[in-house]
Amino acid sequence: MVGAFAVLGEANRLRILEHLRGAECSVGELVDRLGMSQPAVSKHLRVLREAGFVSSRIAAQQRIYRIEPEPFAELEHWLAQYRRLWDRHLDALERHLDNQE
Amino acid sequence: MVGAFAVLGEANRLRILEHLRGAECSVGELVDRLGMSQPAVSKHLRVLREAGFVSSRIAAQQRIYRIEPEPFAELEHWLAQYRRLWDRHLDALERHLDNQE
DNA sequence: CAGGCATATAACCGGGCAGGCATGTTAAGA
DNA sequence: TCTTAACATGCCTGCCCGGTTATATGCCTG
Repeated sequence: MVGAFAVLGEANRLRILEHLRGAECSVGELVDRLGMSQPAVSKHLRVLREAGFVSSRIAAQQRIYRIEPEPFAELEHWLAQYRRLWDRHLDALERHLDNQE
Repeated sequence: MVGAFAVLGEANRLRILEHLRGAECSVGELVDRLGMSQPAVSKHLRVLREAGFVSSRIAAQQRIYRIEPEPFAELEHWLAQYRRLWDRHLDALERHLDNQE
């Protein structure tokens, strides 16, 4: 679990995921849109791939990357353990707002 | 956002959060239960506090730490942007299982 | 007010990670 | 087959971050 967070704890990797969220994408497209060097992009993609966040498919000379859902589901599961906390928080907020009316 | 992930991308900080998930806790208790040095615990608590994950209250010579819900709510919100992905994934899984019956 | 807890902070050190540059690898096209 | 395109990988470097040790700060008790 900590590994997943460590992978996401890097700005450029988050940007890559956001770009892949809309549609799958080749490495070159990511290089152009993110304005970073190709080796840097490839390295981040490797990290994301080994953590399961993305997978790649070969199309001619290109590698098309896309998001894989499993790690996000695991994040969701981890977060669920803490959900009661902010549920209570929202409840308290609601009561506060209700009282103000 | 990336900051929150960076904060969670550290094993001992996750362990601290898990301990605080059950009940609020003093620094000394965390030191005992996690088996790490007191300065290390204090540093991690500082990082968690500055990121909003925990807050502290003074009780005599002790500082009692507890979890704050906001950052978790933000995580939830961030994750929601990707939820459609694994919703589709779960749908596909269901269809797969249905077909197997 | 002196002394002892509980905790924070400072200074330092070592490992790991992100970035850049150079090069390897595979596939398409002439 | 030679070249070029698209991408991966190795090596090096600088920086950040976590840990330890030592010290400061604040509070309670006698």
